[in-house]
Amino acid sequence: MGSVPAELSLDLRPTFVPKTITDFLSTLPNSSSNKLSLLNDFIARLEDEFKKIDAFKRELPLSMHLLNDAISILKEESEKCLSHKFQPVLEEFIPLKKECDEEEENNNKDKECRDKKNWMSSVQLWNTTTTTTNNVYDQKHHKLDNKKNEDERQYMVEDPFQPSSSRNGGGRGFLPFSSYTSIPVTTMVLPPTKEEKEDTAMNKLSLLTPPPPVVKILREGCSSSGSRTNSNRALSSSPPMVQPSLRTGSLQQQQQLASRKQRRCWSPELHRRFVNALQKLGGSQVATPKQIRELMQVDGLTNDEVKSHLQKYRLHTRRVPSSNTKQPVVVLGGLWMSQDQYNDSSKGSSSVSGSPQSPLQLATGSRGGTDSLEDDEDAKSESHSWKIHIHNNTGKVGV
DNA sequence: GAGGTAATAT
DNA sequence: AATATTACCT
Repeated sequence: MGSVPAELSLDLRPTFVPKTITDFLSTLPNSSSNKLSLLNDFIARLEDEFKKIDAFKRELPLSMHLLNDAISILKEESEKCLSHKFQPVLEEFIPLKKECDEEEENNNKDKECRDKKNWMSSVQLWNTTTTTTNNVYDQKHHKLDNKKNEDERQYMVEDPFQPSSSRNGGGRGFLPFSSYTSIPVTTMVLPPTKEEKEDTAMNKLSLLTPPPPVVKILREGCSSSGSRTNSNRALSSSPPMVQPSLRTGSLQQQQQLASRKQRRCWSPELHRRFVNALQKLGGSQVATPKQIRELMQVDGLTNDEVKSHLQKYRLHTRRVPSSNTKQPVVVLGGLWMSQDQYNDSSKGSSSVSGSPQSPLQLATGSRGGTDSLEDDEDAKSESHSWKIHIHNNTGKVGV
């Protein structure tokens, strides 16, 4: 993966033809008929490509540009040929099998052409921003490797369940995925069975820690930024003059990028672990952030983050039981509902040692009505009540 | 340093 | 409005 050659720079003026295209043109035979068909073939391919990318023009503006430019250049050339031959433009789109046009292409096109068939994979393009991030991260955290990947896949799968959290931030739809890993989005469907049967197998959860500010154009999303505190602090000390030429980044963004930590996104899975740990430790009132964090075994998770989450958790659990006037729990919103799934689907077993609780009873629930809440027993109800309970007789949430 | 809580930012 | 981060205190 060489660095992008200057030829690929985005100067798209007609005077500036990407070298590869130039090459392509120069390698064309002089016999005009042959040349024309080659040209047209190429153009057809490019246009084909163009159509496909069009769906993603918002994400791939530059690719669109490049492609567009290439097309016009080639068309120009083609017309020249035509005028020489005095032929009607009939063969504009004759599809010819061509052996190795793409090879001469510039990298960008090359990639796109190759993906013609399963062009969806080009979707990964929008990952590129974070890919770098991941690479950097990879170097740093190579330890967990396989296990980690598993877990990260988990994240990808679970993220969709947490739409509300990213909603304000700027849920760009696919952005969240990109932040996790470069694994193709197609991995989305994965068998819950493994997780279901064994928690211990994949006990170590890891969070990506992408510190480099330059790459973080997409700052919101659910990018799990583990960021050990120090690494982040280190960041803050570094001057904010990162790539001044980055046009997208409003100065504000870059500033905050440098100064403020990325928001930890508590994915359902993460929260599940949290609650799990909480229960093992005897409830939210007695568990300490450090304990919880250690129990959670989530790589990159900081004490502060746990502390913060715990604070919120306590707040919620305090609020919920007291108000049984109305539907107390549901108010707390869609964010936590997904936990339900994890509790019952993934493992009723590991959650609470002895007492399997049916979500249903809690749903209608409402305990005694007093504000009293005990740690040990309540811990369980806490975990249930915190997230909302939709009155589904099936006990499952549809999402 | 760790925990708890309030203030603040997103 | 909710959630996460940071600050401040013990």
